[in-house]
Amino acid sequence: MPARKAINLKMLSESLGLSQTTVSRALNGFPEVAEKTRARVVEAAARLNYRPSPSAASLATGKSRMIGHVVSLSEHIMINPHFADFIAGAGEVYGENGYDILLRLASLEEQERIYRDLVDDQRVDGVVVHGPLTGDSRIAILNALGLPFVVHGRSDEEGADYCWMDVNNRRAFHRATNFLLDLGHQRIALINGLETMNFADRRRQGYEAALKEAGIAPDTRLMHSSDMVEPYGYHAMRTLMELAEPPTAIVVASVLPAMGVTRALADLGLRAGEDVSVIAFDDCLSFLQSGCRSGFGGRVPDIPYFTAVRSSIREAGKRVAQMLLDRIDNPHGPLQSELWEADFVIGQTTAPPRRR
Amino acid sequence: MPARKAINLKMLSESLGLSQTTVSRALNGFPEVAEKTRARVVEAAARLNYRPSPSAASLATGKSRMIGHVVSLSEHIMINPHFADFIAGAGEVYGENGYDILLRLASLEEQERIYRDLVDDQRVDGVVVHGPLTGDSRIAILNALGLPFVVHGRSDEEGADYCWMDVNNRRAFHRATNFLLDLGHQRIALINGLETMNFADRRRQGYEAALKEAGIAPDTRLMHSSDMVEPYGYHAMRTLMELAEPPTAIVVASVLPAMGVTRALADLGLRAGEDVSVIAFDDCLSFLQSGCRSGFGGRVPDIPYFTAVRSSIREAGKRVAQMLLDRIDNPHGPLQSELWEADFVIGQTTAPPRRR
DNA sequence: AACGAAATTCAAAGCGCTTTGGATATGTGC
DNA sequence: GCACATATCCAAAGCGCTTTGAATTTCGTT
Repeated sequence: MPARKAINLKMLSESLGLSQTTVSRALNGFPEVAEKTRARVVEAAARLNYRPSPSAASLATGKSRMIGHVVSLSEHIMINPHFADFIAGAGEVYGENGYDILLRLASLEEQERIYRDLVDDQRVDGVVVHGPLTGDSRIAILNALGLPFVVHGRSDEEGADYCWMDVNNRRAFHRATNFLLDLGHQRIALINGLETMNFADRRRQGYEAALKEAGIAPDTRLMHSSDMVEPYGYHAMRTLMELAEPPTAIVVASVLPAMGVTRALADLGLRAGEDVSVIAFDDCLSFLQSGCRSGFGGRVPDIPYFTAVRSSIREAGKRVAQMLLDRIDNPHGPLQSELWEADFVIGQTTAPPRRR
Repeated sequence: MPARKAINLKMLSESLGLSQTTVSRALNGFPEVAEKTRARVVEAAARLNYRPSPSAASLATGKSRMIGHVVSLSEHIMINPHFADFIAGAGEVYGENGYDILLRLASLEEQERIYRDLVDDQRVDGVVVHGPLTGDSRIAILNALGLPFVVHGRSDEEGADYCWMDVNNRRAFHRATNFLLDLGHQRIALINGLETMNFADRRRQGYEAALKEAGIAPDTRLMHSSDMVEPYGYHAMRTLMELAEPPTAIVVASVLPAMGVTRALADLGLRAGEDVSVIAFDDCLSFLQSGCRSGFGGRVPDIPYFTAVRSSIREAGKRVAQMLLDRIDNPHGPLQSELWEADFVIGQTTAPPRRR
């Protein structure tokens, strides 16, 4: 076991017969230190298990090597599994680069103050914005504060003055809807996320556009919008099936409500993919493993259950993290943005409409 | 809008005509400062929006006002929704007490080194241990390091030398199994979590004890153990139903695999609560809202879907956080521990066995 | 051999807070 | 009115790092 008691710069430099300046520069890769001495310093630092104190470094430089994730914790939306998977991806990248996550829970209203405090306190070197609304006020605030940030998703239509990474939600839902139309469905319902969220808004646009292109007028009775939890899917589906003319196909914003949909159908003695077609947006949530290898004894289901538009939120977390670190390294570079296309995978929950 | 540019102790004390010492003490509630001056100081601090620099304070005191959560990120177990809900509860308590969460992802093998580094770096004032194994090595390490910590769950049988908060998993599964026995079931399967995890081990003990008390020998063909994800429940259930004598009832370690169970049954044209009884352990995961009010238009389902043993993991997060903060305030006080009993709720998935 | 440039190294001044050991003002008992 | 205790307040020394400005070496040139 290496030496236990913590060692500091002073001790290390004394043991080397060098000044603190030189040792500090040697470790931080400054050019003005001879390679020979640098090697000596690095070796000694490793041998003595020297670790610079983060708070001292932070005090001296103003950098904290922390990334802030402030997630809203309102009555409805708890910290949710989508977020958990996102952070799993992001955390991986942070770890590889010596950054840590500072996690703070707060209602949306508090977030403005929190961002201010985070920069005043120099607690974080950057933040990622989760769940952007259409016209989200956080973006202007962060720009005004000059804190590096990346938005997971988008807030505005055009001329964005911020970094973002998003999935092409509009096209994904357009495509899903088209697929159902091609199968012959005419009454297609939408069980969407909360449409104050920008991503849900775009999804709806894609859905409506596809319908209109097929000459079908969107019917508000077929459209629901709420937090993407399982019981929402259940109740929305029950409601839809009570209509005089129930839908023959449904597009659902997440596998979570999609499971509720399945359960509702089962309660009615119906089956997804036989009586009603279902397409879900699949974020590749790890605990559902819908897209990935199943952990169960090597038995890999080749055909996924849900027909889905799919994009891994975990991969998105990785990419957003990388973009943020890039921006922190180069805060005045051009604003990056990235738009990913979702995959389309055919599962067991879609079929032509039942003949009546 | 209050003054923008950050203000520091020196400026604040000068503007008050007091020394930094006095101002610092006034703000930190030391007794040797006159009430009158304290009031002045507090007022000025608020007015000028003074916020002490965390890194400076941390450097001076060695305290960081951060709580470490290091969660394992192995191939199998991703950061999971159980963790997300736990952290939602804990984060609430931290926030109320001016603490922040430091989140770090790491494999179990790395965790020993990480704990060392965290104390060497003085990055956190305490940590919570997630997912304790039976005989978990992390506990001895943390004790040796002298870092305050609380275990969510337990690691050992008796004579624990650490703080913990756990649910009575053994009794919960004993009770669930008994309930099924009382309904007349004889072949009862167990779809358990990973039994290297201590909680899963205890659950199995409860299950087996109940069977034995009823004079039934546990049958390993009826017992599965793996990560608690949806497809696991699905495949385990399919496997069980292929047995010559399939079970008539199942106890499942989480609602996630329980949903997989339901889906498997549906595939077989069977229904939970009619053809096969299912009891799940319900952690009150927020995105399932199985126990809570449904957010869907006020339509509150009074009868939950799954019959379940239930204990809110979010509440557990709150409690563990509070226990940890208490311990940080009083590191040498007696070791606290707490054992919660799970609720038992009857839903729609249990019934007497089908007569054949 | 001497000189200016380039390459290294260093002493010391912060960064913004807490805390020790005094100093000063206030109050007490006789 | 004086010695002493008590209540307030303060100057200065860290905490461990980075960074400025200067000092010292080293080296190629003429």
